[in-house]
Amino acid sequence: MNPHKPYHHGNLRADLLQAAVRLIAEVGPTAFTLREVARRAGVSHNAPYRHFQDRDDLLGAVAGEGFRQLNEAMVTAAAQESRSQDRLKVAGTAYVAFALRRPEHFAVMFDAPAPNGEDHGHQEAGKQAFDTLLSLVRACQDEGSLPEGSSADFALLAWTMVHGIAKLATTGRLPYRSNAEILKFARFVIDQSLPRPSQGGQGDRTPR
Amino acid sequence: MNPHKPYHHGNLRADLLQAAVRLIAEVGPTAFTLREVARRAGVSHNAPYRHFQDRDDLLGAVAGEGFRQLNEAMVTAAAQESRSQDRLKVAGTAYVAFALRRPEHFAVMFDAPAPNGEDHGHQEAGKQAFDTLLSLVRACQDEGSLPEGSSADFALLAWTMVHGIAKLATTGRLPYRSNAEILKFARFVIDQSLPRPSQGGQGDRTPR
DNA sequence: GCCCAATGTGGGCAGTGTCCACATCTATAC
DNA sequence: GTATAGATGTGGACACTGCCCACATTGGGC
Repeated sequence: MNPHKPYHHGNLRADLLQAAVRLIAEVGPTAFTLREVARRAGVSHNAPYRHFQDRDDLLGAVAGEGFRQLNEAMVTAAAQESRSQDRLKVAGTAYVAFALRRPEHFAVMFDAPAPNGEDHGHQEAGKQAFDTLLSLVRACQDEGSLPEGSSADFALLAWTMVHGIAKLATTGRLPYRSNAEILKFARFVIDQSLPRPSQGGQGDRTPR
Repeated sequence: MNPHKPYHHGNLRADLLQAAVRLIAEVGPTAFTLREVARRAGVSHNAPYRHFQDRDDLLGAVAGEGFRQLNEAMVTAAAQESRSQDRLKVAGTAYVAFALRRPEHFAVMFDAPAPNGEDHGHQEAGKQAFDTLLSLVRACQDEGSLPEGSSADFALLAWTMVHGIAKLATTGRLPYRSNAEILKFARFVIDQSLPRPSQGGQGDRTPR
């Protein structure tokens, strides 16, 4: 039952997951193929079925891995700031930056409808990433840099904001050419939407 | 050359498009199949190739049709308000409402990367929808209910906002069960992000 | 009325996801 | 130390897909 104990191949499950993540980064979720993953892992086209129910199940595991990495990126970014509002801002920027760095992986995480049943910690990992955001919002409210009220609603607001940017950017809908410009726009949106701590708002109003 | 003149079947192209839109609504973009579209149109599995280059080309045409409908929904909604800011707000809400009404169609429009070349007015229609948003923003700036500055940047801000809500909602990531709740949340986000015309903000602060 | 190009058809090919029966291995009970 | 049972990997098969080819049919311009 222990998935970490190698049997024949030696941790095939982990190898398959890694191969899947790489393949998706190369060809995207649509061209992603179970058989190609098996080929890259050096096993027969049927071996993956011993570790994943079907194609969607593998993709779900890939998504879960993505949520874990996304969460880590946000936590790491937030840890480098001291004021709560700055922590929230850089976490949001990190969200967008992650999407720009791994656009195909990001698509796998969010294009498919959220699963209902057990899914290799897919929704578990997603929930944890949201909790990270939630606690950042709560800290802002404690600090007074965000109005009182439902923390969940403000966290959702922040989420929809960065998610909208990330999705439009990764599908090439924003009129910016470089990632730097996109991140600048992300900061603009975030600044624009968060009430500023000092009233003398002199920060950059528009990007570019 | 005129695509509206029927040859054998009688406007097969339009029939195929219609069948494709319906099929996508039923089974989603992934399970969408060229051959099934042909079956529903009552032609051989090869007939679609006389009207569309390949599968992606058909999906592109479906997306273009979606953009046209989305644009119409926003224009219609905006026309029912008089104050510019209200027009912008209801247009945003209409954007989310469209996504909720046709989630699969919406996915086809935005999940695939934006095409580069000619694409049956895909990008043309998308551009027009954005222009609708842009002129609403400009009207708000003229009215004084939105700060001066780059209209394009504010329009992009508004777009990312409603797009984030729409995408998270249609993939089941928001903790709301009914569409009414989601639309209420959308209004909350929009109100929260737009500077209010009168300073005595007494509007609903949090949804639900 | 004839002809050519536009349109539709059937067959075929390589590739896919998934099922099945079978082979192989390893942990564990004796 | 070995037999055995269950976990793991394999090869074959089936229905299906997107797309290519050669061919059939059709209708409008000469």
